[in-house]
Amino acid sequence: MGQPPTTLRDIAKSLGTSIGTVHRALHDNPGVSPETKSRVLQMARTLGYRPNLAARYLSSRKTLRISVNTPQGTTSFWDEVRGGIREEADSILLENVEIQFRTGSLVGEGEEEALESAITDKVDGIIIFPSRPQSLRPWIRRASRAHIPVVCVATDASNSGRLGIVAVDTLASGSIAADLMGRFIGPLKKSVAITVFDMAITEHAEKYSAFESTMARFYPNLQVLKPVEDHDVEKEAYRKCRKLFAEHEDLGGIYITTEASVPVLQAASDAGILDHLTIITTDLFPDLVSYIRSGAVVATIYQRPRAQGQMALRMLHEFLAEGGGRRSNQVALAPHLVMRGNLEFFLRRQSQESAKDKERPVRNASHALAEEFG
Amino acid sequence: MGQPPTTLRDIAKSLGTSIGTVHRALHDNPGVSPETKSRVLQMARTLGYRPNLAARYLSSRKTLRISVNTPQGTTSFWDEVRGGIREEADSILLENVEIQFRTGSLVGEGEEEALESAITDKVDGIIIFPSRPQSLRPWIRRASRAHIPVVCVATDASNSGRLGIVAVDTLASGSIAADLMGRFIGPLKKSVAITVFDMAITEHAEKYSAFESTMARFYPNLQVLKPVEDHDVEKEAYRKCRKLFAEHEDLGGIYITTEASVPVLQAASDAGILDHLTIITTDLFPDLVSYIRSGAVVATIYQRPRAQGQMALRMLHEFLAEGGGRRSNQVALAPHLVMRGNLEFFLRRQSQESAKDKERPVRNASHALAEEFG
DNA sequence: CCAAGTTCCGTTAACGTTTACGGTTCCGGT
DNA sequence: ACCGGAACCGTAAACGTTAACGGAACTTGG
Repeated sequence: MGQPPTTLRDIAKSLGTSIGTVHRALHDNPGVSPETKSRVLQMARTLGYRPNLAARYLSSRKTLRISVNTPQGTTSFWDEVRGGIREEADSILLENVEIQFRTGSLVGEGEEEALESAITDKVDGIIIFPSRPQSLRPWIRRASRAHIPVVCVATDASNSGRLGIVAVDTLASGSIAADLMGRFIGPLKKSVAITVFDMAITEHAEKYSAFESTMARFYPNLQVLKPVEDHDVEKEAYRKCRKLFAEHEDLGGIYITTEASVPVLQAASDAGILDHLTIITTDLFPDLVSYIRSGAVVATIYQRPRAQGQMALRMLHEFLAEGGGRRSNQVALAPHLVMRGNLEFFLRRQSQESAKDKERPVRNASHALAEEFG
Repeated sequence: MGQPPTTLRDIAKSLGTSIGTVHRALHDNPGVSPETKSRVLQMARTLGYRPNLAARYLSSRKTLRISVNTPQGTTSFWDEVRGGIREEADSILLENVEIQFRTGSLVGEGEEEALESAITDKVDGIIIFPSRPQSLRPWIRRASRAHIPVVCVATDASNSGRLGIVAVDTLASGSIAADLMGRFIGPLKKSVAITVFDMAITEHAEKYSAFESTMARFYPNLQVLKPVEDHDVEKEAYRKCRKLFAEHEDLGGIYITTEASVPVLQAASDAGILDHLTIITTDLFPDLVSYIRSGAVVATIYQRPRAQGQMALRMLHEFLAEGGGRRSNQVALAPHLVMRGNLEFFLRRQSQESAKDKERPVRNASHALAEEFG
């Protein structure tokens, strides 16, 4: 039920050459003539050669160095992403992964420098949050040319040569938010709002579009206003929302897709409409808990940062280990829905996981780099 | 930044003995005196020895044989569980896992025989759905005594010596169902119903309890009736629900936790109250789709069978590979919520995944056993 | 025509573990 | 005293890959 897998020796023998030559050919190392090389490649293909990773690791003993370039952020989102990455790194059987965290203190600040540092440091792979895809794109492209695979988390940098992307499905997020809000508000004729980081970011535009189209399709009584862009700046969010609330007296609900949800809630509270609004937020962090408990926030769309981190590292490691990777490089996670009812479940889980993060042994010598970026 | 890991040779040298003795001691193989054994174990501990899995696998080329004992089922649920297991098996770097499917044709039929077969076949690990925990418990205990780890999926067989359990969190499922239903129905005074497989099964009792307590806490206007037990028998479900609908004219909604949701929907339709009921179902399969699209089913709690399969195999493999396993053996997944809005996302994903299952190469020689159980 | 490269290729020693085999002791029975 | 056999232990060959070394053939410059 499956003959023994073909080895380098098999290829060498059936070609009348040596194991060293085969190895050089398969890794296009210098020292092998073009014709032998093609013969080796051909034979490897027909014999269905697949490298034995155990032997490779045992022999070369080199550890994969992976740089994780993410911002500190204003919530625990990125802490959880990093926790997921570390957890996944620990569970890799071959203990050959070393994670280097290049954590920037502010979103968008120092991203390019950190990425450059990773490239010049010749890491084997990079996980990055490209908060400004357009400015990062040339750097990612440069990494790809240096044969350093780059995996994006949370936001895509399309057309940059990046290896893959792990993010929450924007369509699923926006649509369920709309569907829930529509059901909650009921058949009244109202307007509903949405806040986004910036419509220039594909993901945010997609979320808006999904929200809007689902609303139009199932709840024509609700009219979606044009999005509020807050750039995760708390003051901006507060100011724009106060204005919005003042201008639209018929506002029935608001879907907050950004991290800066507390300022929006504060604005609603200050405007005296917190209890009249159906509010759906994004992600789950301590400041939100009391709003959910009290019912002011009816639901929050949890983007599963830990799962995003895990999948990103898995994708990268699989690519590096196999030298190619055969799976899809586009992971779209389904978001979780958190409400009053199941809130405790998620809180318990979060605290368990962050406890595990802290007690984690330093097996993989993953340590924050001395330098801080941003 | 981390000295080289200690090897068998290190232990042997610092003890003035040989590598073979150390190996025998660590695996309590015969041929080593009790005192040397304890000295070796002691030294291994102080040096912090951890076996090099790559070397182990390379040397002893033995493949792990894992038996997957699940029913065929009446929906695609178990197909997806099996798909997740195979997918995870394929993504294991060391390609040393062979999956044996012992699929029973009916739930609960032939489970014991299948488990016995796996044990006498001396597989290295077992993944099982214990539909009737009490009757399976002695068999699981027997497997444990034979040092065969057993992982339960979907339902726990507690106190049986099983290695671990992967299931959807019952509290999160029941609570979110209650919370949603409460919001959807609104402030009217109504009664709500729930169908379960059998209250004797812990998970189902827990789901009911979570549903009931969340409802009582947040929506005191809604009274939860005592559960309908249908044992996944379609006729039973239909009959009992018709009776329920006739007896409770003030019924506002029903939460169907079992696979037999279509008969319940049919009963509601035949009773002419399909449109007046807030219906929440469980899982996602073709027969449900049209009900969700039409809005008759407002939401369904998706138990992520694929993820359950993946996690179960991961847990088992980690245990087998490490010879111990250091992670928690209790995985409680958060269910996904599927509504009209995000339905298409899940359908697309399901079809992608089942397509991948079909085109899967037979790398791991995972084949259905000739014998069929049940 | 020889020294000095260059280009290609074969050989071999690792990597850490498992496993089979051989070699000591030491003991009880003839 | 000798043999048989435990009981304990050391040795060495695998497993498949990598990487360093060395050698052969062939080119070049003096």
